[in-house]
Amino acid sequence: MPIKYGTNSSTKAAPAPTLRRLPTYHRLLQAMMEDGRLTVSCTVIAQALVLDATQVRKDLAATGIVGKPKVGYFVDELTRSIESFLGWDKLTPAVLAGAGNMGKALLGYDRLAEYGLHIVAAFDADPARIGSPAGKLEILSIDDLADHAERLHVQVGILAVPPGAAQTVANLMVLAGIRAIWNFTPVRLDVPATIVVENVDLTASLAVLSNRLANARAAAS
Amino acid sequence: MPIKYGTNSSTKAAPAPTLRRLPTYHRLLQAMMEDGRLTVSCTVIAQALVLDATQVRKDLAATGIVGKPKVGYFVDELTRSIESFLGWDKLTPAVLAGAGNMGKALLGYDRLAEYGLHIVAAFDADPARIGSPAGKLEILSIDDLADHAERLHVQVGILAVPPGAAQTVANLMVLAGIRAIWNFTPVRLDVPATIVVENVDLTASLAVLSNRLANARAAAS
DNA sequence: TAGATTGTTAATCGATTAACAATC
DNA sequence: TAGATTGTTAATCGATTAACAATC
Repeated sequence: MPIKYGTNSSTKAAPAPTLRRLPTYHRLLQAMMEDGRLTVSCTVIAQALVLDATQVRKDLAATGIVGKPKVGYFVDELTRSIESFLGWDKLTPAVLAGAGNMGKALLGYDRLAEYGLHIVAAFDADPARIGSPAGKLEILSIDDLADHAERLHVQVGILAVPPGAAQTVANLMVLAGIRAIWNFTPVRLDVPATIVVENVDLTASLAVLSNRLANARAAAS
Repeated sequence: MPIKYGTNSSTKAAPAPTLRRLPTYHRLLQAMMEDGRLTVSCTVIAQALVLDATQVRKDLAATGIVGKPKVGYFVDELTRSIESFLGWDKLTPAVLAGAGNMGKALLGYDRLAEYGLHIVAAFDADPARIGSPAGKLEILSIDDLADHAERLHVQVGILAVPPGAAQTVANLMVLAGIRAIWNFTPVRLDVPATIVVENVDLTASLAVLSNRLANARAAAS
């Protein structure tokens, strides 16, 4: 049998639905680890999360892990496999633009580091905010974003500015060498195809909620 | 030709991807309205948002609107159609559980009312927070949530508590007659099938971002 | 009228789910 | 060994995209 070299690291594109489920598995595995559980099968995971066992198996396989027939996976090994696949085992520096409500919420969310993200600087355009503290950082002028991001080789930008400023600040980030934008504005950003954009669109989420609720009401009446 | 009675209101289930795109159309239409534009075609919308024209047409049709061949849609009519379909034209009261970083961000986000949501009360378990102001509201004890929600016939609950408390507070909401939960925790809630749950999972979003960035880096090197 | 655009049916694509051989 | 579980290939399902007749 020829030796197969596994691609364990995060070098393979996985479908977005799979990627979005991985943190849920990770959370379950952590709870199991605390319970002292050593191994786990896809069937058990699927039952706990109300998912299809085959889907779980394919999701886990995407991280590069190989299971043992009749046994399943070792909980600790699987946990590490997910963490390494998602890059949660090493800190990625990020800059935050927009220190409003959402920006401050992200700055105060210490657990972000558990997910591999470390906000190293925060910027805002409002003179009233510049210079004031936010979390452990001092808010800097948005004019200094490019300089800082470039100098520190930051590759991730968090966009939490008002919608009207979203595209302008995104352009700024791209110019500064940012490679990925975590976009908390509802604006569809127009950036080069090489830039990764992940949208956290509350209006989109709310649209789904509203429609589903209206439907449930209609079905009940 | 038989008369067809349109189902304009939000009584029909639409696919989630369609629902998630509707706010983007709405935003574009608002900008067009400000520019004084009267009509618009799917082709124009599709080009502006880098989408497929047929997809736009189907999305818009889901809201119940009927267009005119050669003309397209009237911008104001289309705007109203989306708003009515998403329920953005009438205020839905909601209660917020958890007045931490994320909870406070939502409380301070006045524009939520533009999307039909109105937070009428905020609750927390931390005695240090109870009684203090948050936005225009005073934070109440989580023990009073069920009472308030039930008395005011609130149907939407916003869950922004720590992960450890998520399931407990969700149970509380269900007992109080809440029909839909906007879940900002990464916890997969176990609730009756009749309850609508919409997850805003930052860890899921971050997982996609991390993987896509790692891939882009691998492709570039 | 001519032709742009809608509404709808058919084809494609990708993700989920089912089936099953390999394995410990 | 017997049987639970993995890994993988095939079938299904739903959303996207293409094709095209109807219409103003």
